[in-house]
Amino acid sequence: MYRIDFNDFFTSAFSVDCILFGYSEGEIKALLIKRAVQPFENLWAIPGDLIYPDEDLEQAAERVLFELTGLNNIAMHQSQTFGKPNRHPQGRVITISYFALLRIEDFEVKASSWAGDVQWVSLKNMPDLAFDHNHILNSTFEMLKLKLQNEPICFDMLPERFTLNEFQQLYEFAMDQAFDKANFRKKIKNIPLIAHDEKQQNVKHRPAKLFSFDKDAYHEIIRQNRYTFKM
Amino acid sequence: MYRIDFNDFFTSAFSVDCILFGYSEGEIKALLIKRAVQPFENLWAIPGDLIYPDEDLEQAAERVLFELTGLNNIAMHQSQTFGKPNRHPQGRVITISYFALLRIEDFEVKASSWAGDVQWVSLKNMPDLAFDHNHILNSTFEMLKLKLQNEPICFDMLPERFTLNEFQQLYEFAMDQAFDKANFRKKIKNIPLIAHDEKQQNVKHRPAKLFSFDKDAYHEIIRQNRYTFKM
DNA sequence: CTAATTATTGTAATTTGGACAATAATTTAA
DNA sequence: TTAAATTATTGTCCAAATTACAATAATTAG
Repeated sequence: MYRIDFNDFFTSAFSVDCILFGYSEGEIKALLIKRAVQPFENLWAIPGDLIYPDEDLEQAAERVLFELTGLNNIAMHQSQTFGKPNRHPQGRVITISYFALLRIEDFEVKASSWAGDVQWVSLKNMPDLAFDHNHILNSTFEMLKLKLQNEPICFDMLPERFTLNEFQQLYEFAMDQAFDKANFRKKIKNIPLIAHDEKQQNVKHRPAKLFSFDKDAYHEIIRQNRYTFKM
Repeated sequence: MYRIDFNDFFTSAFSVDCILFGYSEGEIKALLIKRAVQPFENLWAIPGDLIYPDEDLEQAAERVLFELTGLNNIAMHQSQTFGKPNRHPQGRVITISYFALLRIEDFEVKASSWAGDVQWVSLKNMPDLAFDHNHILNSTFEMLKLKLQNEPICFDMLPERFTLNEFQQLYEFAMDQAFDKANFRKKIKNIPLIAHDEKQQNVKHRPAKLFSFDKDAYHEIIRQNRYTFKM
């Protein structure tokens, strides 16, 4: 067994990778940047960068995301940490991945710093990414799918007002499985929704009613420990 | 915003913390070591240490666990990463926590390297630990509880042969909630168990039948995608 | 042999889940 | 103006799961 000096341990770096999930046109998408720097120049990648030596992880995630995409003040949740010794060609870099869900249409993204481009890319149509980013993205999407089955977080991706079909289609995309409409509606009857008078516009058939998620009622249910939803 | 040289990023270290969960005397316990070194000398801690600069994370977790406790070849699963800038008094150390479940009675633990003592400590009776280890342990236990509700991993903690009551009591401890005996048995009827002729010994009442988990049948169910168990 | 104790199984009412049918509201084309 | 087309919404029936609780079984201690 080899021994190294205590200080030799302090020769590594950390990065954060920030996975933003959104939903539009019936597909769950991730926000990617095009790298304008080496290594992996011109390849698409999850927005991420090195963490400053005195910076908190969550803060780093928010800062890096802002610098690369202009997205501000997005609270992110940790997913997993990836640390194969050679995953970064320029040294030992362990990366901690974070993710958040947001409404694509509510934010404007803008490539800056060393990001040459930013784009929402469907998970069904993912190119080869820089580093081990395909692995990180897939692994984080698996985690998201699990969460979607136990928590009503899909509303962070859906528009503020949505039809029950849009809601259902999001789950069908995520779980890669079709649901019966009537039964889906029974299954979600414990999720507090507000039914609006407003209806879907510009469709060539009976328009669906619009709903929104009742955050207040939901938090009250949580507070009372009465939450039971399972997809 | 400040700028630092690229090389200044490579001044951090990372560690693994290895959380071993086991079950005995009706309680879920974690394996702790008593630190025989500074910092936090003489405090109890999760077994953990710095990762070599060229070492894989999983490998490091197994190595560190072996060096401190003598436990060999324990496959561990990643839980979370903790990186508050001042969590370690001697420099920037981000720690990646791993966990595994095992049968306490099947392994002999032995303090070595800089561990002065090793002991199984009930989660109901946890002292103040070194570093942010109370936080890490609680957070990982929350993750374990979630997993227990979706996967039959409790059998990694139960003795090879167990009574249905022992099985139920493990869940009652984890979820801090009592279950009806008859209904618990209905709930687990999808988990493949082998019923043995053997019975509980040395009890002052009707002895319970012993069961064991049918791993082969379980893997066949998984293979066929027919797994449905939810606690 | 009987009481005490816990294990195991059963029952009945209720709730949930899944397949499918019926009805409602809107647009489009004739 | 009206019928056809399309999708939204609600209802029904039956099977399966859940719940609370009761009944029966096997063992030990006296």
